[in-house]
Amino acid sequence: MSWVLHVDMDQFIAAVEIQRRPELAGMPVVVGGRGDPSERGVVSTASYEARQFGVGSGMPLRIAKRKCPDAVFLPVDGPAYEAVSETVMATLRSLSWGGVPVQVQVMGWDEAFVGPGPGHGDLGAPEAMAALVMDSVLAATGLHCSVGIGDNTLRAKNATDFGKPRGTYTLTAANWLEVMGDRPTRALWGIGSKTAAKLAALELETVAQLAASDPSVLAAELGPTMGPYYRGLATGDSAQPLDPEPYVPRAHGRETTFQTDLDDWDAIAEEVRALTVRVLEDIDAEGRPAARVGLKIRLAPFITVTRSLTLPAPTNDRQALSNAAVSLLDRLEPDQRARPVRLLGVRLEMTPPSA
DNA sequence: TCTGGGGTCCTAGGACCC
DNA sequence: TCTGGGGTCCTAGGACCC
Repeated sequence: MSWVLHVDMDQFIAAVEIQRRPELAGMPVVVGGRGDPSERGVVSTASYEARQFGVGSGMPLRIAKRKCPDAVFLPVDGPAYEAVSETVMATLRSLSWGGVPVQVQVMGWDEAFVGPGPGHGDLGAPEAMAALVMDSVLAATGLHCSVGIGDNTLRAKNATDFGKPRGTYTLTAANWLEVMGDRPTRALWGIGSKTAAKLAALELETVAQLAASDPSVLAAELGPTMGPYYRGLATGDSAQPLDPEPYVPRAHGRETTFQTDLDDWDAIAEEVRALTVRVLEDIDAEGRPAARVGLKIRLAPFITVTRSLTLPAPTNDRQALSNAAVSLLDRLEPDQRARPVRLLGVRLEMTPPSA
């Protein structure tokens, strides 16, 4: 058996905030948006105390305030979480497993896969390794994490939730269906609400039902690639190997939700230019020019439209990129231009790094 | 109830080429 | 007049994740 660990920080963003404001310990804390629950914005992370009131990630701040009026609301402070995240990942990379340096695949600010590098089989003792991970992260950051243990990345990832908080859980081919079989397909990593609804229409409600379903039916209904892939998620077999390659971003983007919808198209064009300049700062830091420009527009009450174009030649010229982004506004349908704008986003796709 | 901001990958149709 | 088969690129949109 070849083991992989999935490491996930407990209530990461809330934990970082509580750490620098110890008086908040034990209180319901909600981090999201600009920290003002009367504004448009959603919850990034709620502390465990706040979750007891039904507050969770992705929930509008207004609703969170209604569910938990006494919660402390804090603004999102990305750079602070980034700094702690780097300490966590550096700590993981410093570890050895059975005398062999581990490889780490970073999956976001607060989670990562940890495993042996290619060419190493079973390094054994995954429970002891998980304990070492939790102790090391706690010593380096003062923060707690949970660890999922699996015989592949998919099973390790799904195992983590059962270990939370501050614990571990193991999922392998041997206990996968026993543990996951009765859960809804939505519980699988990679199946969201839309796909779960499509599966339910085929009378596939649980992981066990999906795992036992006919791949040819899934291929016909959900696509030749995705259909069988979803079935593999349910059996626990559709796992990607741990990829330790450094993350290379393909694109950067910025978006803004307006507190009050915008209907002045000159002002909208100015916002697009401003967003383009902010994205340009990010891609200049990468050192690769932009090859494509994309625009995302959320119209009130709630539809999202995208437009994009490929540039004649890659560039990082501010004027050219701003003009290209603004030109995408002209591609909207007349009835779309008649509606107020709630969100604008600009995305620049970069040329691949030269080898 | 009313929905952030940062990303990734897949699909489908049309244009175009040989 | 009717029109194969293979391929690439572009665009818009959908779905998902943290």
